[in-house]
Amino acid sequence: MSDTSRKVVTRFAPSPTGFLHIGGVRTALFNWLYARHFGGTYLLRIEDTDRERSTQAAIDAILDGLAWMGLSGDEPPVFQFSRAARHAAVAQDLLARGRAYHCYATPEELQQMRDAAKAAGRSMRYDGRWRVRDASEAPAGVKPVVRLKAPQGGETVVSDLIQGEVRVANAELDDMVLLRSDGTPTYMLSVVVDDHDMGVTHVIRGDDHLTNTFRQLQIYEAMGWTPPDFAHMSLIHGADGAKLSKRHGALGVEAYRDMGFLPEAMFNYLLRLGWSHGDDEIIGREQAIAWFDLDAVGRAPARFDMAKLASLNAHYIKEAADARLIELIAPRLAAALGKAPDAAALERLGRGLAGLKPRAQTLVELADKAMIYVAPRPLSPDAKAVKLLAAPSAGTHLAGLADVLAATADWAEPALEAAVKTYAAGASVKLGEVAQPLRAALTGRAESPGLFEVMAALGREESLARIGDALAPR
RNA sequence: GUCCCCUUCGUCUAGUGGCCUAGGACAUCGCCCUCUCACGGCGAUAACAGGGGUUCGAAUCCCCUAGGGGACGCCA
Repeated sequence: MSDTSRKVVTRFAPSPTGFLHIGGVRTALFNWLYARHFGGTYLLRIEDTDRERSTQAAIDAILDGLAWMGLSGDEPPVFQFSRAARHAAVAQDLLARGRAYHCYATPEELQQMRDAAKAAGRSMRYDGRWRVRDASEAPAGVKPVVRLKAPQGGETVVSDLIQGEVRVANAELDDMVLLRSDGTPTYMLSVVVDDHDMGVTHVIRGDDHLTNTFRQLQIYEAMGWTPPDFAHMSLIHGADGAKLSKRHGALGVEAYRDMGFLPEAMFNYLLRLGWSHGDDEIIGREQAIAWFDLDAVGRAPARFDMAKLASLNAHYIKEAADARLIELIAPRLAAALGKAPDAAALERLGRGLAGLKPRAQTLVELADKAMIYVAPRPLSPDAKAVKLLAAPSAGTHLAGLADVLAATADWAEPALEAAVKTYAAGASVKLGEVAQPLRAALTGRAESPGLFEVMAALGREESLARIGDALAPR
């Protein structure tokens, strides 16, 4: 389907009018993947021609977000606004060759056409009243726009790599504005000129651009340029099926990073949204590059599902290297402690991290659970732990365990387990009855990784001290 | 309203005429494991939007209806 004889060049072209949301990241991802799969180039273009709404903050957020996802462009980004002169020159060329014309219609006239179209049950179309009129008839004081002289009969066809062949009668399309009355180029013109000049071979973008494609094709035709292949991917919807809005997903990528998601989880999740490779679910970067192609991209819009993202994140947390995770949660730990954790605390965490990983779906949860290893003594038990420690037999058992454990020479899981179990048997109680108060004393919580694992990670001194703390009258 | 697109379990999807009494994953529920909470293992509930065709045979092809989405700017 795709013409792989030419080198593939894709691009991601966000407009910097807000944060980089999830749909944008997915578009970038598919462009990146397509280029990587075919050994091509993936470019970035910042569409900052709307001077009113474009901001540097948005540009930074987009670039940072892409970098976090590992989707930075292969070359420095092209800033569309800087190419305005070139865009205008193309419009002048079209004008000179009679493929475009000046239009002096006023906003009022346009509004009338809009109203008339609505009343007639049609979509708004400029009626082409200046297609043939001479500039000498122009009303005084009206600055003209430049419109493309679009074909009025026949139809325009897009052979979309995802949507298939989509056609529309040219009668449905009107003569689009190329240059505004102030001489600046419109989006429609800029995109075509930039994609052509940048050598883009595959335009992979959101579904919302599908109808723009017909008009853009007309510009390619008028310029005698070979259009790129197009692939329009369906948009992501919210959990309620409606357009993605804040509440369910339309957040900046940085918001997901702050919620404790790993970029590889995001990558895997977004990849599987609207694309599949049989029953495969866990797909890493290299595998994705090898497998990705547009023919497996679905046409139906997909809903954003935070729960699935979270489960993927849990998987990648389990797979992540300990050192990396500790580095990632370090800022959160410092915030919770009021200072960076000390060396001894980090050593305890290092020993206990393996037991924490399968218990966290996000880095936020991981950091919270890590507190059992880095929090300073005496611990501040949570409500459930307080209750366990207040149980009638808790003090007795803790005192007994303190003696038994202090006498345990080999501070390792098997020996600790044997010691505690022997104590429980001696006291004729179930293990759980002594384990829960012990857990509360050791971690300040009612839930934690396995007790003996925790004691081993904590170390003899810290463990006995924490039990002592719990025994001491407060 | 006009034009375009879409429609398999709650969600993401497999499926391209017979392999489908429709598979996987997430979520949900149950059981097992067990010192708690997780992880893990096993199992369960759960879908071809509806109606017509075509065909020996349809989730797969055609038509209609319904529902959903997108586009209709001198925004991008």
